[in-house]
Amino acid sequence: MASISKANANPSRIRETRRRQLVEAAVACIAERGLPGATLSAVTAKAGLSHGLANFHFESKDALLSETLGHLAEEHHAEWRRALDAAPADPASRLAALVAADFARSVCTPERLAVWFAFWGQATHRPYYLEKHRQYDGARKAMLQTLCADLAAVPVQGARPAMDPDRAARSIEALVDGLWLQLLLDPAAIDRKEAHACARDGLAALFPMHFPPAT
Amino acid sequence: MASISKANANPSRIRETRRRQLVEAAVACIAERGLPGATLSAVTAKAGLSHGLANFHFESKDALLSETLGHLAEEHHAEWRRALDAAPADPASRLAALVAADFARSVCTPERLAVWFAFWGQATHRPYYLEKHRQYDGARKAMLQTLCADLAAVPVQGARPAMDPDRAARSIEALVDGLWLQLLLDPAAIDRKEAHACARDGLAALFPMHFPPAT
Amino acid sequence: MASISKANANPSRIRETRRRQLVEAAVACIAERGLPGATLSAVTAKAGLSHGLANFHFESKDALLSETLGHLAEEHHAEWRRALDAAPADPASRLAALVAADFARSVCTPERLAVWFAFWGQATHRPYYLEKHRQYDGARKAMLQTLCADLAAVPVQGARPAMDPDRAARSIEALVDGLWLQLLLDPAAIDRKEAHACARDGLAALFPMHFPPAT
Amino acid sequence: MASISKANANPSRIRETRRRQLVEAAVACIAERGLPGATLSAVTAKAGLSHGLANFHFESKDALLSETLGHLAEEHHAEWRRALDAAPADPASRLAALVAADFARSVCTPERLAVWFAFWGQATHRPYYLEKHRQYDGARKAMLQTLCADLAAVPVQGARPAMDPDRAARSIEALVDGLWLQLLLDPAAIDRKEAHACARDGLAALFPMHFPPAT
DNA sequence: GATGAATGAGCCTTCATTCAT
DNA sequence: GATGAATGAAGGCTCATTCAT
Repeated sequence: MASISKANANPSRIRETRRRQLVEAAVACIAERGLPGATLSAVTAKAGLSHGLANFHFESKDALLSETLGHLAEEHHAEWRRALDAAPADPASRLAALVAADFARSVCTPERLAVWFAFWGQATHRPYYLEKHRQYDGARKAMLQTLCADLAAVPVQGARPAMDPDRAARSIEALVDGLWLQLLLDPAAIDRKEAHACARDGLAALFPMHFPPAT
Repeated sequence: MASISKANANPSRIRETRRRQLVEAAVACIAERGLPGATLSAVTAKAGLSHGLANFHFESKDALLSETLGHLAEEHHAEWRRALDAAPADPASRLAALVAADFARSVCTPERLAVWFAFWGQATHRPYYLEKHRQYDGARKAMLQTLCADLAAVPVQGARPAMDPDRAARSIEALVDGLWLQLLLDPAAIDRKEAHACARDGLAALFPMHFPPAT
Repeated sequence: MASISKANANPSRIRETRRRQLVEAAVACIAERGLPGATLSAVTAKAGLSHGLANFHFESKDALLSETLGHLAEEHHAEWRRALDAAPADPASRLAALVAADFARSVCTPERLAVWFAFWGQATHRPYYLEKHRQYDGARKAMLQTLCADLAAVPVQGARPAMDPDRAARSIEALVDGLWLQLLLDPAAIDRKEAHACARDGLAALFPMHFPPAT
Repeated sequence: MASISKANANPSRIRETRRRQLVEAAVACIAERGLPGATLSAVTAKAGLSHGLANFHFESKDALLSETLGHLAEEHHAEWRRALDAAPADPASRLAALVAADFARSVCTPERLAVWFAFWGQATHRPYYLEKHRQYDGARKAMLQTLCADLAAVPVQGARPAMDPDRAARSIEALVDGLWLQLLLDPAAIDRKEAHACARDGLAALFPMHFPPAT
């Protein structure tokens, strides 16, 4: 096939190219038909490749799915690191940037949401899903905690004592994930912008002295 | 089996008994082995019934799963209605009771959480999951909005304007669902009580004039 | 299918009937197409059953093959026990009967020979083949040793000392197996009768005082 | 790989070198994992060559296996011809040498036994296995018959008439093959030396006047 | 009502073979 | 010559569903 030949341009990269193709096809399939619908046939067909190739480039279906989850996690991770790097140095701005990244156009798509929740719905029964998840999520959670602690450390006159930083971090994460779930289950009722606004309001509620009252 | 014969006492109720048995076995199977692991064989085996019975009492596997989701939703619905009925009449107390119901021992079990997220992970691809979900969730969301509106309507001197009630309702729901996700994915890091405390703190942050500062 | 309904005559025996059918079909397939040709499809087709039934009645293909080998071994075992029971009490007659059983029409068929050697050719790599084989073969070998020892114990004037009984037993077994191999590989050059005669001559050579010179 | 490049020294011989490498790797694979385990990947991997090479140097897998069997047969053939050439001229010595060759260290290894029986177990279904086998075995059988006839022709006073030479030849071959089977299936119970002793005893029993009573 | 045997579609995986580079 | 990516046909197995008893 012509499209395949093109990929051959750099022979030493074929393997990586194919793995990437398959992972992306897997994302599309899971989003479209759910985890059970992401059969090897469906994935390879979507990638425009032959059935047997999946097992040639991946040890097993599980390996493909695991890499798919990893790919998603890595994208997400890169996104919020980038956002953090671009943000002003003050904790409030950084926290806002971190949360904004979760609702960035590149991360918060219906497709990706569907895949995240598909994996989470199975995570309990797939140790390596959990592992992959924790590995990436741990870093983000730690960052969240650091930022919340920084914010809480700033003395603000007349303010009632801020929430425990760890609990605040947890709440922010929960809020974001819960909004993702709403975006997944009822996209007619809420869109990405509204979800982000909601999250920002939540931040403002948690740290009223550091965030201006929302819109 | 003797236990089955006993159920025959009232012939007209056998069907209901069996359906209930199967639904509960389905919950257990999904929690234990995930949605894909909840095969008809696994479910009937767990229910102590014969292989063919599932299709005898349910039109199809999908019908069984749909009823299983309905069963869960109904239990949840009953729980928060009961909590609401038992709560004092003021909006703040009622809101607190509504949230508390989500973390009640009978609702917020590892088993049920696993099942909820298993369904949600598939919801996009199963119209009738979504339907069932919305049907029950809509009522709760409406109640949440009403209570938030009631709270927001109470004029409090010196307070900065409260969040938009609908957005507040949304945030509360998101917070709860997000905490559920954390309970599911990292039960070692957070337990039911801590999750509930988190949710209560969130309420306090959203409506600082109506809820005392948390612990 | 009518042929299947007939088997249903006694419901409680269906499972055994099917297993037997499948095992016998497996024997036929292995004989006809070799161990690799004995696919589940081929076996079930030969048995006139549907593909899925094999896995319903046997845990796995390996379980079916293992039972097939066991079936063969059991038949063989029954044959020589019967022959032994029917033989006169003197060791020579019993030994002759034991050897004759190996060339009995019911045991020494081209089909069965093919299956035996198919299994032996794989035995090294299938621990349970070896186990099954040894389990049954051990009994026969012990009997062979006993009879050889009995014969060697009979003092015969002027005879040169008989071969060590264990070695004699081993030689007899080897002779029989080797003749089986010839029957398998070159049926045009040797038939069952000639093979048996050969074995009898071997016996006579090993124990010249107890067996009359052959034809 | 360097080791491969070296083989390039004489370009015209590369093909032969590769074929030999592959055949020897096939022997090792069959011995180690059985005929079904001797996949082209396994063989090329064991030979340290690239996946595609097998089909490059052999028309098909069957061609490789056929050549593998031929290789084994040729080695065996060479061994007994050599043994015969080195033996004294009298029939008894030559017969003993012929049999000894079957238990020579270079021929009678666990690896080779496994391969022989792997092929024999499949021979019925692979015409060209049988052909290859008969082609080489025929020569040996003829030699065996000649030697037995020579021995039988020697008049020995007082001896009971020797066995029919052809039948004796057949018995010797059967004895050897049967001992090989025992070496294959129960190496713990019998070793090469004991098997050879057994065969020598068998010879002595068949031709008591020409062979001294065994150890 | 209940049982479990039976069916067949479909999934993951393996593998001989082909072929572009 | 050599490489390893690509293909597609099976193979073993699972499972929802049907159905005779």
